Amino acid sequence: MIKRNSDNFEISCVEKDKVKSVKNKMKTEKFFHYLAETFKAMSDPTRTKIIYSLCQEKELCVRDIATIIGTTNSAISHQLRTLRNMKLVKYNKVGKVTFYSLDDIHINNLFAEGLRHVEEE
Amino acid sequence: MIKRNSDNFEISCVEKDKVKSVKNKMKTEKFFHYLAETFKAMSDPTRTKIIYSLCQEKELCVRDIATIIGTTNSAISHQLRTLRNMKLVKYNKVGKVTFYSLDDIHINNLFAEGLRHVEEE
DNA sequence: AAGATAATTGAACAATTGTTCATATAAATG
DNA sequence: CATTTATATGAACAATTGTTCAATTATCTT
Repeated sequence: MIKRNSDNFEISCVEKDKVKSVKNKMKTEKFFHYLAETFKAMSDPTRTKIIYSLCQEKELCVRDIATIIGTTNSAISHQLRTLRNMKLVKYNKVGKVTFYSLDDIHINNLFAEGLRHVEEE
Repeated sequence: MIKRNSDNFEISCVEKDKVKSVKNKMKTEKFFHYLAETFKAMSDPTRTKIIYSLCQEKELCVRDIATIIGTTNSAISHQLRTLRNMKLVKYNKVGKVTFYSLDDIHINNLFAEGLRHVEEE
């Protein structure tokens, strides 16, 4: 049972002004889900290796990514689909070979900021 | 059975130069794990809400975060532990109340870059 | 057309995750 | 000291995840 006051905030908060202020700036549920999904796309070691590789070389095919990282084509292909779904990478098919690259400069910036954080520890 | 040439690269790659070049710039396994963990810390909607809240108000206690987000203290406390373990937040205990804040300016930058990415779609 | 190659896909599996519930600790108050 | 309040924690649970394996699609070569 949660009691609420006239502003529809729970009575039982410690610093009412802060709570009210932050609540007013709150984004939608959908927004936070999408934001979390974006970070989640970068939250697996195999995927960080793929993104890192594509930061070094603009375009790489599936097999070369697998060779660089040292795992199977299948594992890489599955992960590339995840990255594709989240619009972190795009691809360009030439004959049998599919070349992948980072989708836009924002991805570079976001990833670079993560790199900086880890490197400057 | 993977055959290798004298440079210890798999023979079967499409663009040998690129593969060699990226391999030379490769970071350690540990590095990619830690990088992935950092992004993973931001990869859950509850945690993005917590971080967003702490971007708006420098310091918030557990109960107020729970009130803002609309979930239980316990759920928030568990998630704060995750964020603490990944050094994304720090805390300051005053009597019964624990105030949480973002650990350093890097976290702000990284999170802000994610926000920008999502907002500019 | 047949075979080889590059990539994708689906099913299955163990492993990990986030929440809830109950309980525990720790500090303030009566 | 007993109670209340604020937070933390452990166990348990369903849900999700990442890889492997086998099979499939699509394209090139002969």
